[in-house]
Amino acid sequence: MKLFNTLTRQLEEFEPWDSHKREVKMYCCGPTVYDYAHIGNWRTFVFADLLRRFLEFQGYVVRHVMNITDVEDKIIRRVQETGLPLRDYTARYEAAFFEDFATLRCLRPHHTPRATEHIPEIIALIQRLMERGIAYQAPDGSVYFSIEKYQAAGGRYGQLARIQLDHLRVGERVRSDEYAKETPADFALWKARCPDDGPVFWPSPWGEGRPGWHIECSAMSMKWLGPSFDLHLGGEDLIFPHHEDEIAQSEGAGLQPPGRRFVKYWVHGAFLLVEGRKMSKSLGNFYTLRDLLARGFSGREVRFTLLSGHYRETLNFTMDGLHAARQALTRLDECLSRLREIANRPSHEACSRPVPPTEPGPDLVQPFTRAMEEDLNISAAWAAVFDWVRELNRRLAAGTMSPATASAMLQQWDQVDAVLGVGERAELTPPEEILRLAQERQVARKTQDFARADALREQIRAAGWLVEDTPAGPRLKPLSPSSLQT
RNA sequence: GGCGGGGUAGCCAAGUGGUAAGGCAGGGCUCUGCAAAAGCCCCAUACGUCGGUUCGAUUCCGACCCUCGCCUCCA
Repeated sequence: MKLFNTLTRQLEEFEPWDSHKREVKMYCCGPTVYDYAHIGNWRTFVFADLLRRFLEFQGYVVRHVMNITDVEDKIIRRVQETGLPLRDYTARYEAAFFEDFATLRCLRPHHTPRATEHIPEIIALIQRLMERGIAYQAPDGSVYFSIEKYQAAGGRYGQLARIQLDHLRVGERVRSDEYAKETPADFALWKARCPDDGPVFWPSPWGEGRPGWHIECSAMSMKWLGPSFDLHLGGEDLIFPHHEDEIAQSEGAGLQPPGRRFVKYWVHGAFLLVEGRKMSKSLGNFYTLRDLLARGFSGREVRFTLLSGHYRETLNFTMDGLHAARQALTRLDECLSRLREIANRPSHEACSRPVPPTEPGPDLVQPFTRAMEEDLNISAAWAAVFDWVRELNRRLAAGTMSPATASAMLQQWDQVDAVLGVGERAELTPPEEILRLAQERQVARKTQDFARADALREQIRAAGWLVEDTPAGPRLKPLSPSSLQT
């Protein structure tokens, strides 16, 4: 498959370092657990999930690692405000994160290491950088990464973000501790303990303090995937400085085998807009997943919406889009549901017209795969899905679908849905009472008592079920299917 | 100021040097006693503006306009 590598700014044929083993080592920058994740965060995680699933679909064995940032400025501030112990505070949002993760049908990464549980690895990495002379302890007690020394040692700072240091606009507000750095662009590896940190600190060879932001990802990714791995994912905003600094630290430590970079492919997801504007609390378009669930949308509808555009393009996330997602999924569900009905029926009853049981159905897997191989062209992939649905609907309407074909079609869907992860509506069996009412309604219809039939339909509707009369008899469907599932 | 995305039908969103996927909405029809959150069909002389290259450009080049983002915590 082809992937756009931020490092080379080109579409490249994806091939893992150890291509003969079909093994892919993938790291995705995870959440900072200081609050509920918002829909913009979720776009990145759903994108990472899509890539992982597609790699697995292609036969790779993926080792997926996602860090949990559970120590960081915002968290410390909240800990100070609430008076809760650090772990108690972060545990709550970490749990919420994984709940939401599951609601969006994201496959759980194989490892989800926490920063606070890797302090020894972080210290060891900083120590290594100190030994190599590219980190220094400043008068303020903090340890910084020296970009100058790194470059003198052959490091190429700016290779990912394609920036030149002298072109950086220095922020107007410079915090007091920043004066301690040798060069403004140097970044903290270890932050010396300060009063604002309260109880959040660890001992280290450089005194009490806490890790800098970027170092945890270097330490944890290299611990769980080795010093050189295949894929590193994240939101586009992380390109600079986070990922740039991660490369500097990781390659600065020089643990990679000769000829190997820290990461082979850097892949970044674009931001999203909400209702055409940048998401912000003041505009009232800031949503967490929970906000959307409270509005009656399901996880699969949100997932579908987040997967409605290419990962490198800005996506406009809207309420209209969620409604469109609901309709599109209903269309898909209807088709799959009919296929299942046919597949479970004896062959001689299924077709209103004789049809060879081996009559091949339209192909979904191949056009889907072709689309996804092109840098995850999800829009083209959906087009393949809905072209397939239309063709199946034609055949279903014409009564030329054999049980064998229906089964084969469902198998194709299962393969494709292993990547898309939208599943299908749960087939619920109506309760006895509803079945009885439906039965009564049929009797009323037979006797032309349509007033009674309509009254019964209303009664069924009030109980939460919809009756659809089809040539094959009435079908019962739960009303607002989205509220019955996530 | 530096760097990078975008501007395609009412909305969302693919794509191609030879006259535009898909989804939603809309319209028509079918089925139905009536319905349906059911099915089918239709739905962009044209892809920000102006030039250029070309037999031919939405697709390549240039300029311009608009818009979003990163450069500071950030998915």
